[in-house]
Amino acid sequence: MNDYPTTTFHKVPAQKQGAILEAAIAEFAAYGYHQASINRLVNRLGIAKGSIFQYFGSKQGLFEHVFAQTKEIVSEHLRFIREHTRDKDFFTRLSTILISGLAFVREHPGLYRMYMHVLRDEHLPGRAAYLQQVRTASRAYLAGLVDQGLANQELAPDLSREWTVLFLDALLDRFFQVLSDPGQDGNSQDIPPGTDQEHVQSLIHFIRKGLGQRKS
Amino acid sequence: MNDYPTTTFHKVPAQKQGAILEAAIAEFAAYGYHQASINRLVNRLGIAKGSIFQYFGSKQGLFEHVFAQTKEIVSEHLRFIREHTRDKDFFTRLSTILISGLAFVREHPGLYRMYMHVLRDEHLPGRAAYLQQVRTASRAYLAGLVDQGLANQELAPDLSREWTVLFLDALLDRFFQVLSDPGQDGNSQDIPPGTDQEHVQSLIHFIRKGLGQRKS
DNA sequence: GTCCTGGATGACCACCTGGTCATCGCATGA
DNA sequence: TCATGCGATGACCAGGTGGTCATCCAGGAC
Repeated sequence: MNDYPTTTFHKVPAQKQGAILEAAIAEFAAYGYHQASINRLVNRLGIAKGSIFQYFGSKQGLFEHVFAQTKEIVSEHLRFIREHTRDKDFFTRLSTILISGLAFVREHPGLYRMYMHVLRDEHLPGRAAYLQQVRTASRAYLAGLVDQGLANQELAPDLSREWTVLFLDALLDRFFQVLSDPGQDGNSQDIPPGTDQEHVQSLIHFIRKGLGQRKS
Repeated sequence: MNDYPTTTFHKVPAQKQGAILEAAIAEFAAYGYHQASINRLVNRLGIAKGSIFQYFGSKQGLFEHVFAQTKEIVSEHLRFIREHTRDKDFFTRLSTILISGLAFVREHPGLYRMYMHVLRDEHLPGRAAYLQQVRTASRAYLAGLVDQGLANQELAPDLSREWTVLFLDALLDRFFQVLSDPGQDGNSQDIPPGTDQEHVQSLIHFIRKGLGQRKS
């Protein structure tokens, strides 16, 4: 059933394969699934429209391939971070995640934006499957962190595990969003100046201590 | 220049005006601006396509009218909350905002979803203007809250005002999103059971105290 | 040199979109 | 009873979409 991409596609030069993948990511990232245009894509690439359908069968087939490819990249990055912070404490790990995550979304901005669209576009064909994969990769990741933090008594057990994960997810999500392309995005004017390190410290501090006044 | 809606529209029965507004909100809420279809809208309403253009000139004109109308409803709600909590402390006010905000998004789910689309769709024609209005209504609102909390020394001045507002905005945003239509949304499976009151308490507690272990 | 074949090609298709406008029904006023 | 004109109407338009497929061409086999 799922016989795409065809063998024909695997025979084209790796360079052209890469160019197609890259352009497709850019197209989906810029416009989301529905507004993305195959015509625009092939014009930018300078190849025939028929080729895309020869390779991937349909627009959705193209998207599936692009998604699967990028999932590998992201998974590898997450695995790398996990390996390199396994024995650190909760907030150190979180800090590392933030710093390297920031570098990652800046290095792969299109990829990041494409995932945002998957998360938000409720009319994406086959959305449930994609969503589950993204969730598995990101939220389960946070859940593992939180569990370890609770087990090591680095976190106060005031909150349920689920809320903790949800709040962290919300904060990291927005944090990356705001810092990934500071420019003409809607949320960008009001971030204070400072280095990434300082920004991360602000977020970590908030997560650790909250906003409340502490009696002194 | 901005002569829409036409006088013709103001002459149609209020009931029909209401039906059009309601259906348009539902359409934009369900599909976002670009995927929203005038054909679908007029079929659902049982009126002629020409009428919509007679009244509003264009799709964008229709959207502008819908947005302006709903802005009134939202502004009034915010004003109401502000009046009724003016002399309370920061966390009490925040709690009230959360409880009544929850009721509001459940009472006007379409309206809430439409605003989400405005916030996220970067290809929305005239987006900057809409964005500024939404921001003014929501983020400036939070900024006022935070300023008062800092002035009254209810909040620890560890963080910059900007980060505080941003973090709060991110948390409230996700909180409403997750609790507004618990069901088949992507983020819904993992909310713990409990009443709204309990959920609000969880969020307030997190915002006040953070996650860190407190020495005892 | 002559086949043969895999695959690149782009004209073409049905469908849908936002938008237009000639037509006509109806309510009003004389 | 007729004339007027407002506004509801939907057939129609140009343009864009995802998708198809007859055509053609380059390169290998003999």
